[in-house]
Amino acid sequence: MPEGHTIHRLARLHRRALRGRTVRVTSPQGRFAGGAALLDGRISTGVDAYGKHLFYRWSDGPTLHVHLGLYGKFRGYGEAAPLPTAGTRLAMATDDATLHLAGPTACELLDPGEERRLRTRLGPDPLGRRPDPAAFLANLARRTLPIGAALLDQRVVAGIGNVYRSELLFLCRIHPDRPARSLTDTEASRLWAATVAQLRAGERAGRIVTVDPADVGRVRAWALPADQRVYVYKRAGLPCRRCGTTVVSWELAARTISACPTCQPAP
DNA sequence: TACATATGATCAT
DNA sequence: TGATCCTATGTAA
Repeated sequence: MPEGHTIHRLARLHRRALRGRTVRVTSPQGRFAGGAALLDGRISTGVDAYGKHLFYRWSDGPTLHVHLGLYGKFRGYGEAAPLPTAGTRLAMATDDATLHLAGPTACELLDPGEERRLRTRLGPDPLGRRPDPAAFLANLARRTLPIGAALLDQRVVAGIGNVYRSELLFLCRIHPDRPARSLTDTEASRLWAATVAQLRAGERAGRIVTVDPADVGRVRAWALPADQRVYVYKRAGLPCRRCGTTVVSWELAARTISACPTCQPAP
């Protein structure tokens, strides 16, 4: 479930598990054997996240960069120590915790220059240490592509994925097809504010929950089944939770986007 | 058992 | 725009 909220949550958990400890690093699958051997036995100095990227730092030696991509998954922390499977690209273990990584898009070592290049091509991170709404507004003002496509472009804003783009535009009553630069400053500012608020809530809950409890008649909305925790994502053909209009979906930026035709007036 | 699908991103064309 | 990387899960058969 890797949008930005998941990545920041993992950074927090992994920091707690690893920082200050000697870490045994292996690659049961073998594809990261060289990197694992280089890191094995070093002391973790911390873990941090930017957008959907994770950075693991060590008392000395290169930084480990992980990007989960569509399939990548971490297992182990806070659960029973997992058995290494054939697909485990990376295993990190202390005396108290074991983390297994499978299926990542990126699991590699970066020198400082490579990390700098990576970070400079990313837009502002709503969950970053110094959130930068002005940069977000400027990035939108410069683009003619639809806002629904712009939100998936990590150079515009780092950390939003396919679920949040549909949900954020619904919450802000903005039609996905509107050109990014057609948003007023007020709309763009509210979109940024909603992004920060929603990703923070998602990080805290450990899952994407965008519905207002009042709209679903349940105070603990996070406890609802997945398809009831959102307004429009994957709800095409079902009634809008706010107005009852049938939710529609279409392809935008090679992914499926959903929207309510009434709550989000077409341009 | 097989298949469709998935919260991502890059590269070639 | 389409192919590709790669793993897990839910549903159909």
